[in-house]
This record gives sequence, structure tokens and C-alpha cells, in this order.
Amino acid sequence: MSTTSGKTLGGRRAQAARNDEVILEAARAVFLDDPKAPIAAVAERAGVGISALYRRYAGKEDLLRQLCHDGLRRYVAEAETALDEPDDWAAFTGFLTRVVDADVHSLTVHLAGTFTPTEEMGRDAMRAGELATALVDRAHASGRLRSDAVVHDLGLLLEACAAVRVPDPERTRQLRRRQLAVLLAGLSSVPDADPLPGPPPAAGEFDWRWRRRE
Amino acid sequence: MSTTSGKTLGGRRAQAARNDEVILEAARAVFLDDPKAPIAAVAERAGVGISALYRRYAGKEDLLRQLCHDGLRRYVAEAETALDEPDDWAAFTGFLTRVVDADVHSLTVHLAGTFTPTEEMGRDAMRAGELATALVDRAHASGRLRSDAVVHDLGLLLEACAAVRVPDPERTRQLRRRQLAVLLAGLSSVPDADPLPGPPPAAGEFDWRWRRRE
DNA sequence: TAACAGTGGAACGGACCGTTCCGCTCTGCT
DNA sequence: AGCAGAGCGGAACGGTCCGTTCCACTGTTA
Repeated sequence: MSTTSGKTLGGRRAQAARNDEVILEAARAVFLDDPKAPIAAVAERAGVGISALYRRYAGKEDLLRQLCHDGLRRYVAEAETALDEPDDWAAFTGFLTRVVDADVHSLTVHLAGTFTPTEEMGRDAMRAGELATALVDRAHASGRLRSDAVVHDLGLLLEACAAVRVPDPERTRQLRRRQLAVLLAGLSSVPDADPLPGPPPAAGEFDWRWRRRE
Repeated sequence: MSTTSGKTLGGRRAQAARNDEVILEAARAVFLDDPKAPIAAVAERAGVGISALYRRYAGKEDLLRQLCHDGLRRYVAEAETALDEPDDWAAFTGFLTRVVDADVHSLTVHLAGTFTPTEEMGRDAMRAGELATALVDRAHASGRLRSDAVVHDLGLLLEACAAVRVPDPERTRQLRRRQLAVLLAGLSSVPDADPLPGPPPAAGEFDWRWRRRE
């Protein structure tokens, strides 16, 4: 294990460092599958004891917050990546595909309300909104996005994809891609299409989850 | 039973008969909002005591089963109504609109697994599948449904609509209609469309919920 | 070898929830 | 008129589940 001098830590320290990662990964997997899973399930999945968890996080809420914030950052990162794509429509669809694949929506929206958010999360959320708007604007500019689609239709779309869930994760990904394809086809501009009904989704309408409950 | 002359019964009996309905309505509202709400929440919402519930149902499972079965019957009824509609495409979209509006999906799929189903439910579920297939076949025949859409894409579609949920029920209905409109547009046949990706959803893939858990 | 970071997991205390039970009210029948 | 009991409200009970704490133990580091 420990190769003597210098850099690579061996033994206990190395194990601990590795556990950092293992635990986060387990937490992601477990809470993605069930947002109100017990903390013991995370420990079990990670193959560690409960103490290993509480050594790193002040409590369940702390862990959830971190997880959610990670998801938010991922969202922002994917959006920034997408904005580098020269093709407007490809940027839009590529972004959505990656966000859906990574199940970012479950990490963020579905975990909200289980903890009190930090200010930084508020800032990141705002930034996420701006980037999404930019992507939608570009999609509109490309002429491929139907003109009556608005930014907050993305909320509906992501919710729809996240709702698809079967026991096998890989199959879930496939079905979500299919769902996404249908939705993107539905959001594509076609001649003589009926306009989308109802007042379009608005700014604060999906934030209600962020208000604590249960 | 009915003792006095043919008039509307008053007093206790009438109250009891009214409670039958009030309780069912409350149960529907509560469990639609949260499939694992406590039974006391139903009683509270109905404005009755817990005893009034247990007088009518053997237990929570019994109530849930009944509720789910009602939803299933509603699904079948709407499908049969739809099949009377002469226009193939209108039958298809009308059916989906009514099923989405009534939130039948939450009553059936989302309540599954919380009780052991009866044989009759199994038969009704099978009939529901046949009727849905008939509707999809007719939609295909109309030429308006893209040819690579299959019956079980309805499962994805209904899941997507049921996933839309905001505090205000009326607003929820509006947003679901919008979601449905996007999905129907996406399922409409257009020239030169990319085919839908992945193996299409298959028969048993959404039934996993029906296997008990939690 | 002494001290201790890191850990596993039992144990604790509280929340929640389905179900039961008891006492009350008011009805419908005799 | 009077009584048996249907119908009911809600407290109480027993059980489950879960977050957190606590302690004994182990390998490492100094």
C-alpha cells in the first residue's frame, strides 16, 4: 500500500481520501433513486459505516445541500460548454441531452426543500437561469425553435424526462432520450402548427419546491 | 334497510351516505397530491373522524385499492368514449386530454405497489391495454401519428404530464395541457423527421411499479 | 509505545402512522 | 316514550423508521 516517502499517501489516510469520493458517489446514486432515502442507505451503498459519513458532513441536510449544489454547478457548466458550440440549435439540444443524461434535474429540483439553501446557491441558480435564457434565445435565433416556446418550458421538459424511471439505469437513459426526442420534435417550429395553449410557464412557478415542506 | 316511505332519508343515515362520497373525494384529492399521505390526512380533509374511514374500509390498503380501481375504470371508460368518436385523430387526442385532465395516471400507476391488486383489476388493466392499442392503431391509420410511435409511448407521455405539478390545481391543469400539446406535436408525423431513438418502450417495462415495495 | 485520526455499528430518542378502542350522540324501531 | 345500536370523534397504543450520538477498536504516525 504505502509506498514510503512523499506524495501518495498509504494506509488510513489514503483510505479516507478515497472514501470522500466513494461516499459522494454513493450519496448521488442513492438520493437520485429516492430523495428521501435514509442516510444509512448511503453508508451501506458506499460500503462504509455511518461514522464515515458524519465525519465529513454535519448531518443529512449538509450532505443533501452539497449534492444539490454540485448538481447546480454541473448544470451551469454544461450550459457554458453548450454556449461554446457554434451551431445554435445543436448547442440547445446538446445541452439538454447532457443535462438529461446526467439526471441533473433530479439532483437539483427534486432535492430542493430538504435543506435550507446557501446564498451562493442562490447566485448559482440565478446564473443558471441566465445561461438557459441565452441558450433559448439562440435556439430561437436559429429558427428551429417554435416561436411560442419560452425559457421556462425547459422546466416542463426536464421534469418530463426526469419522470421517466425504470429499474435499470441504462434503460432509463434510453427511454429518457426517446422522451427528449419527442419533446424536442414538439418544440421544433413547423408551419401551420397550433399555438401552445395556456399562459406559458412563468418565472417563479417551479420554485415552490424550494420552500421547505415535509 | 330503507324503512320510511320513499322520501330522501334524513338525519344520521343521510349524513352517512353523504360521507361515503365526501370521504372518497377527500381520499382522491389527498392521495393524488401525495401517494403516501397518512390516512389521518384524508379524514381531516373530509372533515370527519378516523372512525368514519375505518367503518367503510378495512384499512388503508383497502382504500387505496378502491381508489386505484376507480381510476382504472375511469381510464377504460374514457377510452370507450373516445372510440365512439368518428375522427381517428380527435379520438386519440381527446382521450389523452381527458385522461390527463382527470389525473388518472396518478390514481393508477402512482398508487400501484401500495396494495395487492385483485384479479378484477388485472382484467381491467388488460382491457385498458387493448383499448389503448385500438386508439393508437386508429391514430396510425389517420396518418397523423408518426409511424415509429408505439402504444407504450403513451406511458411515457402520461408520466410526463403527471409529473407537472404546481400548488394550484387549476394552473397544474393548464401546464399539463401545454405539456400534452408539445408531446402531441412531437408525436405528429412530419416529413423528414429523425426517427425516435432507442428501443421503443415495451410491454412490461412500466409494470415494475406494480410489484410491491415500501 | 503513546496518542490519535478514522472507523464500524450498536443504541437512543423522537417522529410518524396505521389501527384499535372507548364513550358519546342521535336515530329509528318497538 | 324509551331503548338498542349505528355512526362517529379522537385519544391512545404499538410498531416502524430514521437521524444522530456514542463507544470501542484499529492501524498509523510521531
